[in-house]
Amino acid sequence: MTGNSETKEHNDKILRLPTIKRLPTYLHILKRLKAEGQEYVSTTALINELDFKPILVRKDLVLMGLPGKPRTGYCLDDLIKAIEDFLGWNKVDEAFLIGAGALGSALLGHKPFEENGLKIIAGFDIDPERVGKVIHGKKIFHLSKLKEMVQRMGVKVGIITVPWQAAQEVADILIEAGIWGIWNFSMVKLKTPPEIVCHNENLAGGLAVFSVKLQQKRNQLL
Amino acid sequence: MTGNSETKEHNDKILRLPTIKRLPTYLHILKRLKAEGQEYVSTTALINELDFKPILVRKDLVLMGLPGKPRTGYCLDDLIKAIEDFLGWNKVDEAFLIGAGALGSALLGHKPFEENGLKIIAGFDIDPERVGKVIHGKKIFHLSKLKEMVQRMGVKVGIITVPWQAAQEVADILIEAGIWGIWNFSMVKLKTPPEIVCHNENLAGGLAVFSVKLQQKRNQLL
DNA sequence: TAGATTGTTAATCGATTAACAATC
DNA sequence: TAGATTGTTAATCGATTAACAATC
Repeated sequence: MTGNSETKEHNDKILRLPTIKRLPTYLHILKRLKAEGQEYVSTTALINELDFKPILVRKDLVLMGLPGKPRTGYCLDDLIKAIEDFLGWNKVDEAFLIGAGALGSALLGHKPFEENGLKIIAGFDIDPERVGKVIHGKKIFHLSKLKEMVQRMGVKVGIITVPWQAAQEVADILIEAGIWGIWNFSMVKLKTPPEIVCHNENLAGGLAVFSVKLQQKRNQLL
Repeated sequence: MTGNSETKEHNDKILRLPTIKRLPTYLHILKRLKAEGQEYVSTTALINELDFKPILVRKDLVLMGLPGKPRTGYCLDDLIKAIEDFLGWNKVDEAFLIGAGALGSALLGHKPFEENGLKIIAGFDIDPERVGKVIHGKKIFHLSKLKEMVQRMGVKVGIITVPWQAAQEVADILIEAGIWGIWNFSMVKLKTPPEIVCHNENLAGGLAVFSVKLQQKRNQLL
């Protein structure tokens, strides 16, 4: 009971998406500093490794709700723990990944997921070339087994890396099977009931930004 | 001459990052509609496949600078071309990818890059297990050959997918060799001179957002 | 004409930045 | 004490949304 209300206090804070996206960057630096033997960290120390404005970082850290000491900064261990708790990276979610192509295979072997509480336990595909294989230590099953396995194993998270034509169909299977959350790497907007947590990853957005920057450079040189 | 000034007109428009990130999503739907045989498209038609607000989409499309006809919308072909020009996806940039691990291998085989003007022509690594291999049709060379090959082949783009400890070192080699742009998938901020186009991709940000959403769901159920 | 849609101008909202007080 | 840093409150900036005029 007490545990629950503590958790709630933590999560009642206003979560702003831009802040959440910056937290992993902070966390990475904090862990490096810890490995270097530091005990305390100030925003000024963090900023050395970043290109964010100092006040942005301070505001973000204040949201973590830790007491910082003027002149010394924050206790490094506490800050790391606070960020991990905030992100839920201390709790493990088991996940299935559907679509073992180039992108899917990479995610199957992507260590940061497992290190940060998202444990992919198997993959699914329909290509006979892929079904039965083991990729980065994870077995690939046929899609036809997905529903039954989700239900039997109580898996709550699905990662969709299939071609866009198949994405909605896969989502429907996952939802029918009782999944909680879907991380969608395909290019289509999925139709999902409101109680399902659905996060669309827009990989092409990054390419677009990089392309535009390159083009500006190209035009400068003309 | 005339060609250049045309290009400039195009690029003198204020490029806002949020808009740029949405363009690939529009483009994808537009191409689908074209494949279905449509000739014109209205924002209302686009919105059916999206969860953006109508006015957002209209504003974005207005930035493309095309004349839209009330009641019919935009000419589909013109709109597709305008967005591709805007993104520079009609011009091909050759790229080297450094770091042929799980993520790097996926990017070597990621079709949208090549389809959208970013042609990865080879990979580099230091792991003897990887050097000499061919991954998704692209040969992996030893890192020691990077500088010479960049110079000899005139490659202007580098994609960094090495572990964070090695990222700066790789960036330094690329810059020395005369690269224009770096797309950095590692977790560290690279120190680069201002004339180098450098885009940092924050993959962990997506995981963070998804994790927080999942945690909120978990807390709801408690 | 009526209605759907484009395109523009103004209002709101939210995120970042700045200024400053508090603290060790 | 002086100075570096935290933490808060106010100001600015930019993106989204709303309202409305123009057009076919």
